[in-house]
Amino acid sequence: MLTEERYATILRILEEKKAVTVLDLTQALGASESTVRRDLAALHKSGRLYKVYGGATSLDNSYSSAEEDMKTKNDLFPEEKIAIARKAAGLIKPKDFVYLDAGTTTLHLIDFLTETSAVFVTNGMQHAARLSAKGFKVFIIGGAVKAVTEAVVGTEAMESLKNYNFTKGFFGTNGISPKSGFSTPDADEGTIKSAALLRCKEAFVLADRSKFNKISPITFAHLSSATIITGRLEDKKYRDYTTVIEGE
Amino acid sequence: MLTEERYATILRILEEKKAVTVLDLTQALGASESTVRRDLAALHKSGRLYKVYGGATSLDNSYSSAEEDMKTKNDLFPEEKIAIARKAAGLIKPKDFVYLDAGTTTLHLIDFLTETSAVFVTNGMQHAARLSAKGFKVFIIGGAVKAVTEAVVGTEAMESLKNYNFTKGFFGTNGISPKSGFSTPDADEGTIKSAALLRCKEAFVLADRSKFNKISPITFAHLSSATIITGRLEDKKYRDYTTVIEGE
DNA sequence: TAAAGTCCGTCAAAGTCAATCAAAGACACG
DNA sequence: CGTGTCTTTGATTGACTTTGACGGACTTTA
Repeated sequence: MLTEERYATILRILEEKKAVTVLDLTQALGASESTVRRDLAALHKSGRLYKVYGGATSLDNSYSSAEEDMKTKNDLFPEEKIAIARKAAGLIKPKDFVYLDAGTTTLHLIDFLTETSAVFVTNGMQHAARLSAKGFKVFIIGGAVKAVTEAVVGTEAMESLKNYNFTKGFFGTNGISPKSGFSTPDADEGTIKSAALLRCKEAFVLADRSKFNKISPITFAHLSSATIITGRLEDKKYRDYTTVIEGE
Repeated sequence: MLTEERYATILRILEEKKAVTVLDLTQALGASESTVRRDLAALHKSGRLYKVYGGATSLDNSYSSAEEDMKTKNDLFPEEKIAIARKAAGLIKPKDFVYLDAGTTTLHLIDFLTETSAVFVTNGMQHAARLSAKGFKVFIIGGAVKAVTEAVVGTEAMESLKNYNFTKGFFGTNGISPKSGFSTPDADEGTIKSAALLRCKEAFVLADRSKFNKISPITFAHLSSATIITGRLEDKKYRDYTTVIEGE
């Protein structure tokens, strides 16, 4: 089999399956492991696939590595997060102009969107990419990109926000407490959350049970300034401070 | 068997199978290895097939069926694009403040970056994600996200640009011609390119051979306003209009 | 942390290449 | 018909490229 034929076969398989192991390829090509590795190295070098540990992936999952990073975070209460995201997605109506905060819970929200006439603004790069892929009109906030979360923060981001007046905003949080309100560990992200929240007619904070009665270093809003969406509210006292929507 | 008959047979087989080995052809033609090699060399020289190690492949590399814009573009001159990207990456020095235009060639550039003290600004979401993953300090331009290319465009993007003064800028292009300069098919992207280029102390346009003597609808810069980085310059006249850097 | 799996460099063997050369055929000319 | 010239062909050669195996280093997983 010619080298070019092997290349073509590898790319064809990748196009179909998006990812493939070296072992699979040795069998599909009838070539040795060495040869497959060399092929992958060549195709990687010429930019036609991504080489990853154990095999290769197609080019179009350019966010895959970052998503993996975030998925680890996802493990905490996945079912609850999903339920919350679904509930929140249901709140979005036609013609809404929606701010979507970076974070895993709000990322899930996108999967449940059906309303296509809404317009989105976000500071999450993955959020923007996914919304765009789903056909929504989406704007991204400009500014510095934070490495781990791929959220946009900083003074430029603050400037960008000034131009918008949102009908609804959806936010993640790390801590909720009566005294400290909604809080987050990162000062930059906190500043953005705070500024964005002020520009929303209605603001919603998405939080699973693990977030209640926790305090993170930076408070970005008082409890009264946003409606909480959660799975099942264990500590009823929060109803005294703000509206709470419970998922199924 | 006549020479022309052999040529015809080889081309017919190739059309059908897309790739063939020398050995196969010696049997199909009843000719010696030497003759087959000579035939392939002649057909290669006259541009009717590609000679590869071990045999030959047909010209229409329709191995990969019709794909998205980005991917088909990628296939055109992958090796040259890589060489150009490597060359361009080498130009980035410590402390540079770099604008990186959205597009496939500039995306490849990221793979060759070694200088970690440089700071980047980009309007490509994939670019931002990848730069961030590699540990660079990166800012993304705010604005509307274009679905297909995942580039950020629009008036907000223009506003964002006003704050920056770049030491170097790297741009893609769709057409290069003496009269129409650098041109692109999309008006929004053209506007951004144009605005970003004006804010660069040094501007570089990355272009493979297929871009020369082509004109796209929207001109975003004159030839004199940027240095061209290409693989091998076929049309020497461009040296009269601006600086040209050739890759290996 | 140990075991399994994966990666990459090195090496020898197999395969492939281009150059060279002599033989065979084509063809014109005397 | 024989001769010389030119072209095409197939064999041979040494140089080069690709391949698969192996071992040590590294990474992932349990």
